Amino acid sequence: MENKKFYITTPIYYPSGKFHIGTAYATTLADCIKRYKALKGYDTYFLTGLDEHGQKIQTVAEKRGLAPQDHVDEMAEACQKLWKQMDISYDDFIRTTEERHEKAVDKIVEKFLANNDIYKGEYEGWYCMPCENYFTETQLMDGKCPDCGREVKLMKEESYFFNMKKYQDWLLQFYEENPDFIVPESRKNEIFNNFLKPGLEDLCISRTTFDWGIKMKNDPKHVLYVWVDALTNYITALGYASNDDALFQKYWPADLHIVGKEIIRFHGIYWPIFLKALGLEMPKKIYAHSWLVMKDGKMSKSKGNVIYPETLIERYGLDSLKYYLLRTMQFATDSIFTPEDFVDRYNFDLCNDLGNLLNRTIGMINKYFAGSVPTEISQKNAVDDELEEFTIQEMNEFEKNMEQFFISNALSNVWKIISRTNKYIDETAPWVLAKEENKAKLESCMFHLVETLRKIAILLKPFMPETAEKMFLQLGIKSENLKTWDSLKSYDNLPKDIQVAEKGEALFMRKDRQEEIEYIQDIMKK
RNA sequence: CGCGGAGUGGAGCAGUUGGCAGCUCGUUGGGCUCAUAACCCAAAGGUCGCAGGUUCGAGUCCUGCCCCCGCAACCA
Repeated sequence: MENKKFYITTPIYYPSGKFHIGTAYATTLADCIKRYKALKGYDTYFLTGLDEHGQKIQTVAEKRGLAPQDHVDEMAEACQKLWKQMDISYDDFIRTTEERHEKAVDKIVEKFLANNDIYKGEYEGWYCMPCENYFTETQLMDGKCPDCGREVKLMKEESYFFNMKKYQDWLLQFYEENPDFIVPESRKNEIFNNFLKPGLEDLCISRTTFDWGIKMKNDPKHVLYVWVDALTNYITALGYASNDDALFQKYWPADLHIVGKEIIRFHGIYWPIFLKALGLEMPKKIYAHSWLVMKDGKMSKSKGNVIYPETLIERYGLDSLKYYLLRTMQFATDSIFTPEDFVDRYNFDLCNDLGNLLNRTIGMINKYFAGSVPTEISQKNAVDDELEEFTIQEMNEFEKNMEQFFISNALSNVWKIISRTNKYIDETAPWVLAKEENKAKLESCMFHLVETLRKIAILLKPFMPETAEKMFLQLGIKSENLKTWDSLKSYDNLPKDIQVAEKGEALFMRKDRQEEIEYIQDIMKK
């Protein structure tokens, strides 16, 4: 039987500068959801990549004294290196400067032209000569260029437009029939009320003022401007409009587009309309994630409050960063990064709760059973039942939360199990059982600890793959069958010969709070 | 009257369909010793921004106001 498929994408990021922790979050989020679906047996496909064209790239490259292509090549390499360092399990990495993309975009534009979706018109806007950039009335700062503060001129230029109006009624209807197309709902309301309801304006899709982009074949002095080029990556990467569209046939429509809240408009309006114009199926869902911001607002170099993922990974390990991001970020609202919060999460959640639980368990099994996990339980007690029931209940909640992408809440379900297990150790007081030589109870206790930790490790796989593996290793769990989603259901499938690690190794080492806070504050300034 | 959010114990946040205000950290007191000075228990601490209203009952619904943030069409 064929497994159900799950196609998930991140935005293609704009490589005008180094990627900060926000970009890492979006990608980690997508990776986590992909791994969760894979754990549940889906046939997954995960796409990420770069949006490499446009005015700004051209400008940045010039400033660096590089050709645009050399600049983006460098950025693409750095980006892939970062995702590798972060163990991001993407299946494909699309770059909009790749031939496979450009060729497919040509075909797409041809179709738009043939279908009369595109027409030639005039774009009018406020133009800043030094910045070589257009701005809308509302973007101007005191009537001047928002970037450099100089005078702007009202200018017109020949442009191609996409006829959005034509599809407006269809899109309204689509939203009525698919109210959950965009989550969270607040983000849907934002674009629905502001753009769709008042009536769409046609979209300018080409420029003649710069040339770092895909040239329009029918009129080569025009290059495509942003959205037709960028949004279509989700299908061109699958081979749409190419000689081999097997992946497209298999995986389209996308099951989930992860996007930042700042680009939801483009994904919620233009993208469905492009697809409709091409006669293609709509994606199933778009999740507009919120932002990780700083105490004094958005991250920016001028404020000196930027965090780069590499610096945190080097000091705290990859999984600490992943855990922090996935735990802290809320479904629908922005979250604030503070060094205090990061260090506290690290010390309390990872070291004290999780790491220590594993460590004390391994220690006791070595001490009381020479490392061999008791699996033949002769006596099950009320406390054991309570732990089992609690774990099952939280696993159910976990699943509910994950299905709605309430990632942070799902993690909190796992931590409830961890806390409950720590409490269970106190309730059973194995050191007393050992003194009393109450072997039956002691066996049951050790078994339940290992079994619960095994389940915790499985649940953590999508969030912290490395840590989950370390846990399995220390617990002596080798068989892949004991690491599956299905194996969560049963409580009696541990084989007899399980031997835990002779010496438990700390998953996360506790660190000095003040020292670490200062360290992070320091790297923010750099 | 542009649109969408947020305002909950010292801090950061949960509170999906209205039903005795929760969580983590911090504080205070206690317990335990298997463990990474970790773990467990208990207590103190909130008129849920303000003012009205609906209801047997509202943090949760309605109205007005205050304050904060984001978006406002081609900027990823």
